[in-house]
Amino acid sequence: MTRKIRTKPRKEALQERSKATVDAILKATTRILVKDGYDRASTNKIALAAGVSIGSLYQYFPSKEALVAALVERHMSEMNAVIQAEIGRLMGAPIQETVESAVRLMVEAHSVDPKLHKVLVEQVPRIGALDRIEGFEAEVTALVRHYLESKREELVVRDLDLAAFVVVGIVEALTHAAVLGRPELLGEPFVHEVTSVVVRYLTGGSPSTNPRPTRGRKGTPLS
Amino acid sequence: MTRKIRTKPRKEALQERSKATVDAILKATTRILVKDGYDRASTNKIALAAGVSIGSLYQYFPSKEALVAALVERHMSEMNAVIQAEIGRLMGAPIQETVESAVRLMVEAHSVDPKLHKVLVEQVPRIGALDRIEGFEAEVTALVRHYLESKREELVVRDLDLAAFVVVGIVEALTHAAVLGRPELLGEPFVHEVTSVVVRYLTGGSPSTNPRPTRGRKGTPLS
DNA sequence: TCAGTATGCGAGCGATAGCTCACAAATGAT
DNA sequence: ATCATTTGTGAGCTATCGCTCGCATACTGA
Repeated sequence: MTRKIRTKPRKEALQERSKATVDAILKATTRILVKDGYDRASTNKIALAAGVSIGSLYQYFPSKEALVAALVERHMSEMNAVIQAEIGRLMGAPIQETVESAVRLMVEAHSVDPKLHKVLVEQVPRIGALDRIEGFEAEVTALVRHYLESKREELVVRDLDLAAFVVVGIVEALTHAAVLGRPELLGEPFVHEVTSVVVRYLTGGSPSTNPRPTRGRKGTPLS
Repeated sequence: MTRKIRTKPRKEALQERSKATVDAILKATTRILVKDGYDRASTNKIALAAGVSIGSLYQYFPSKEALVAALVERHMSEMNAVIQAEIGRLMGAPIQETVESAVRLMVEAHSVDPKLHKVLVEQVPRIGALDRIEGFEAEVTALVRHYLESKREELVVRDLDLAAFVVVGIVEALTHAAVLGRPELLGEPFVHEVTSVVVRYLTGGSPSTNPRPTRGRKGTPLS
């Protein structure tokens, strides 16, 4: 079922029409992956769906793993782009506002292609690309850690490393769970709720944080 | 990669020595699953590792999926046992203490067999057994929802469904991330930190919640 | 002792997976 | 028009998978 792993694509350069081929392959991979999951997504099926031959597929992606890794790469870049576009603006504002914007940003980033995101996270085995994801998380955590440092005096939390871990974990997990499992939960009430969790944790519950009442909803996260 | 799915084991009853066989198979499945992941864990390999023939394996488990499903079932039961054993005692105490105990309980439950837990969560495709997990989460959320209701007057959160979702999500995710990715983080400081997150969120930051200072640690969650 | 049943075995079947390679078509430079 | 290079093709190889089935062996009660 699983083969040897090559490391280099048979052809590196992409010129002219070949870009279209590569794009078709990646699009088809997304479709099949979302529809069938990693296991049942065979390279033959993907090539067929892309309207190219398997030969072509293997000219650009040396293995099934590499193919999926490329998808992961691309998807992470898109999420990253959403975040990097705004991140600079946030740092100056009061904590409450900064956190709120950051949460909103996270929700947006996760909403880029939720279905693909879901398969990628849930089904893709430990291919090398997983390191990419963990590296990304590490970067975000470091960034948060830095921010906390700069606001140290306004915070009641003492261990900033632990706090960064906790904050990133909370936002990631809740966003993730909501986007993937209960998309109807998303929206401003959700953003405010998560914001209030984080702000109260960091500041010990500043009085200005009293949340607007939110409408009734059912709650059941995934994992 | 994937075959038809049968529904009934070829033999139902387990008597005497056959229990040992079943046990060996499940133990081997755990080992191989942890070592190789779901894809590369072939039934032949598992039978070999268990020291039994594939024939025997298929006498007790009608398919690979059923085999893994049985593992999931068993693992969930063990986690459940840990929780059920203590859950009754918690409800009476003040919020702070109840939450703290619950968090500790969650950590313990996740520590039953972390490596197996990791594969099961990360790698096992949507086999029927996944419903089991989601059902479990739903139960827990309902329980929390109920508890929140009973403490309604002491809380500042208004939407209890949303709050239950948030609380369960937070505890699950942080415990999960810590157990799987940064086990060295676990311990009393971690429990206190998570507790304080939850309590401040629910109560708006009661003054008694000021945490003991925790020692320096690095923080980087997984997903 | 010996039939009858529960348990265990493993060669091998059909299916399908990932992937290769010899070749053909398209493209671009001259 | 010619040729070199890039790009595309798909029949088919090998490996391995999940799983079956006819048979051997161990155990049980009479």
